[in-house]
Amino acid sequence: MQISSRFTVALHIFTCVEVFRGEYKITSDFLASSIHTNPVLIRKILAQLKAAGLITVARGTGGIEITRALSEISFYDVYEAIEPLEDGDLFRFHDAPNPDCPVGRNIHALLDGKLAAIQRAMEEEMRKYTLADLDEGIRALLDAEQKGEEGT
Amino acid sequence: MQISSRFTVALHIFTCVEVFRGEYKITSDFLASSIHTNPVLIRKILAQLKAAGLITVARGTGGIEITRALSEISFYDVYEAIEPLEDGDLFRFHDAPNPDCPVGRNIHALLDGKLAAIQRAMEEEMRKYTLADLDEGIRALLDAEQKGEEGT
DNA sequence: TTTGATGTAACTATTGACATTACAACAAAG
DNA sequence: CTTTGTTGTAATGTCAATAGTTACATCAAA
Repeated sequence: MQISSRFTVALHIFTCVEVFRGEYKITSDFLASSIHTNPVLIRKILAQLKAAGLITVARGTGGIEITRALSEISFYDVYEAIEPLEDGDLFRFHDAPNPDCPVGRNIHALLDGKLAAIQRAMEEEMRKYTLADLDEGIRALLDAEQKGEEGT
Repeated sequence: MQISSRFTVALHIFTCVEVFRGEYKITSDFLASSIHTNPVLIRKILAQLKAAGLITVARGTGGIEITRALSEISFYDVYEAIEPLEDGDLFRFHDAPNPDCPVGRNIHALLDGKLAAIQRAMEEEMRKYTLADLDEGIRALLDAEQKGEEGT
C-alpha cells in the first residue's frame, strides 16, 4: 500500500509557491497546470494545509502565503497535515482477534511497540527535511538547467 | 493511507505457528479462527509467504513449516513478501507533471532522494526485528498471564 | 457592479481491501 | 481405491479511498 500522491503534490505546491513568488499569481488553476491535475484537488489540499496552519489562502483575490520560515516547516509537518491516519497508526490490524486464542488476545501487546518504533523511525527521518531544503534544491536544479543550455 | 492489515496478519500467522507447533494441527481454518477472519484470506497470505520462500505449505494434509531459523527472518522480509509496492516506491507521485513548468519537470529530481531516504529509514528499522523476537515476546506474555492467574 | 478567485457539494470512475461461496487438486489414512 | 480433510484459486460482492469533473455559492478588489 503506497502513500497517496497528495503528499508529494503538497510538496510540489510549496515548491511552486517559493519559486514563482512575485513572478506569477499563484492560483489553484496555475498549480493544477504545473502538477497536471485539476484545480479542485489542489483546493482540497490547500484546505488541509490551511487547517494545519501552514499557509493562508486569500479568498476572492487568490494568493498563498506560507506562515512560517521555510526551515520551520518539515516534511513531517506536511505529511501530518495531509495524511489522515486512523488513531495516528501507520499499521493496520485485523478488526477483532479471537480473545480465546492465547496469540489472538496478546497480538497487540506483542506487536504495538515494535510497529510504533518503525513508524517513529520513518517520521523522524521526515523531520530532517524542510521546505528550506526544497527551496535550495530547486534553485540548484534550475541553475544546472541554465548552465546546460549555455553549454550547447 | 495505512499499511494493509495483511502485514500484521502475516506476523500473527508466524506467531501461531511458533506457539502451537506440535500442539495443534495448524490449518488455514485454525488460523482464521485465531485472527478472526476467513480461511481464504489466510491462504492468499500463505501463498505470498511461500512464493517468498519463507515457508512451505503441505497440500492435502495441511501444515506449515518455516524454512529458516527464526532469527533469520526479519519483519522486513515479511513486509517485502506481503506488500506489493509499485516499483518498490513507498511514495506515490502524480502521474505526469507538466514538463513546461520548471518545477514540474524537476520535481522528481528534487524529491526522489529524500523520499528514498525516508523509506529506507523505515525499512532499516524493520530489519531490526525478527521472528525470534516474536517468539520470545509471546512466551513472556503467556508466562505473565500464567502468573496473573496464580495470583488470584 | 463586474471580474476572477476560493470553498464546497455532488456525482462518477477506478482501484484495493476484505469477505464469502464454490469447487478442483491433492495427499494420506483407511 | 475411496474417503476425508486440506490447500489452491476463481468468481463475486461490499465497502472505502483516490482522483477527476461539473456546478455554483461566496468573497475581495478593481
